[in-house]
Amino acid sequence: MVCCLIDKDDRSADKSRCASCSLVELCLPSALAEEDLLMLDEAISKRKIMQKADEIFHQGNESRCIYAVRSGAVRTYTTAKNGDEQTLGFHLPGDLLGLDCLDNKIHSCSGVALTTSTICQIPIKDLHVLCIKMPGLQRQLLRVLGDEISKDYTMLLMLARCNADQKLAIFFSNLSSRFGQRGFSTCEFELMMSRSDIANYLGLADETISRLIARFKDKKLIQVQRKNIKIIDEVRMIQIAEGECTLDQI
Amino acid sequence: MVCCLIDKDDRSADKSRCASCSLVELCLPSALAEEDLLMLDEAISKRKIMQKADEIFHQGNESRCIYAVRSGAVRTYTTAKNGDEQTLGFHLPGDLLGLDCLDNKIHSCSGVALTTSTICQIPIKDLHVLCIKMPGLQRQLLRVLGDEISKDYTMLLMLARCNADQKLAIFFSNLSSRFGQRGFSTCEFELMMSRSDIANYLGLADETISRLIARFKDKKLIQVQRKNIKIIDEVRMIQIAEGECTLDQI
DNA sequence: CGGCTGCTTGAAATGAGTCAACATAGGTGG
DNA sequence: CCACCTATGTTGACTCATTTCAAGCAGCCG
Repeated sequence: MVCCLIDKDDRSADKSRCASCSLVELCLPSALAEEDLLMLDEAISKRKIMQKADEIFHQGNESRCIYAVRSGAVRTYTTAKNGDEQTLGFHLPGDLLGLDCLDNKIHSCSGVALTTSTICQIPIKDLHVLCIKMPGLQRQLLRVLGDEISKDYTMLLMLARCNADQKLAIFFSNLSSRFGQRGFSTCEFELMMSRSDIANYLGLADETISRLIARFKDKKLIQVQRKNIKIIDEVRMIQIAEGECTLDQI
Repeated sequence: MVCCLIDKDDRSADKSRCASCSLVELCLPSALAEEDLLMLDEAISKRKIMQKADEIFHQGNESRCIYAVRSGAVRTYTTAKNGDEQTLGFHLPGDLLGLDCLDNKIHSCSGVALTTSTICQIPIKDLHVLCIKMPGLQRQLLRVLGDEISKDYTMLLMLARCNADQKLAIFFSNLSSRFGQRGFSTCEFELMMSRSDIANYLGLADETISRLIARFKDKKLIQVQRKNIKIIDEVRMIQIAEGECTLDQI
């Protein structure tokens, strides 16, 4: 099945299609040969079940595949020379991973499973061959890469300009909307990562996350039961995220 | 001339080739038709001279072109809903801009000339057509996009994990090596941006940059004459950048 | 020459980090 | 099945890096 290669956060896509097939749809206008479609299908069908904490790909290793999350969740991170780690993202079903190394280079980040996950492996050389035959696939690839870059820009802005309150509110809002895009509840969900992962991702200390979550709870923005989060004041949450009001104003 | 489309920071490229033609070289193996080469040449030959503070492209506008800096320097930045701006990068001759929107979408950042600059405009639709004819070009494009993503990851790590000293040291080191790649001196150069631009880029306050530059001068890491910077202790600079020692240890 | 903009410097304020102690949950083994 | 052990998360007190506010300075342009 080709359905794991979707475009995440697809702003223009019909939401109801959910985690499926937009890549294939884009390819259709170019009148794919039957054999090509089979090839795409074949390329995407290689799956692997990973357990929690299993490494999917490793920074510095030669890259032969890109990956798509089919089920479960994945954390990606870069490691600096001095050993510092920075979490780059949390990836849900439908997300593509390892896009930084499409030209047979080297992974510039690592990916690790946060829970038991199914991962599709897509050999880069197959992808190159297919792109030549299928201009639609090539364009979709450029689009996904462009989206990744835009998302990184948003992250840079958040890390550089937002205070801790805003960062956590942005984090919850994003996660909520991404669950929504996948057909899950936007107001109640399970965090698949540790507090420590969140802290690292947002460029904050672990303790700060604990305190902030407590604060959000006090202010009745969320209910918390360990990893279970229930957003009870989405409007305020977004206001905080966008800096329109502060936590102590509430 | 095709020479403005190079790959910046090309780790594997022969440094002496400097700001030229690697894109074309990559295309050659695919036995380009004469007309295709002319088309590439044509696509890249549209130039525009921009004055200081002129806007090259604007966030939110529909994207029809990507851009290459031919001479001068460009600053790119994103603007948040609340008006906050985040500088994403400073671009030197040979750098490509606007890569986030290769699939005829919308610019997710803006670009503005820091000095009088020559900018090549490359229509995206021409690029798509060329990519289909020239697999080498397509791969080079993916490569450049991958490099951009990797670079963004490094920025995220820097913003989230480094203290102010490290950030400035990293900034100087990077700028220095990028000047070097273009055949200029690595140890003496003119800053093309204001202190305020640097501060914004590094996620710091303007005053912090002033103080840090003064501090770097005191510690005899650099000499400063307004915008002229002379790095006099490159070794220490890199040590600071990588967190191997701190400023007050010097 | 005056005024403007960009830069520098000092003093005080503060948001987030650090350190340390404690709590809880989940897993493990007796 | 319970008791312990380790992971992970929470809370408080204190520290400190960086920001903020405010004033002054220098180069530059008309």
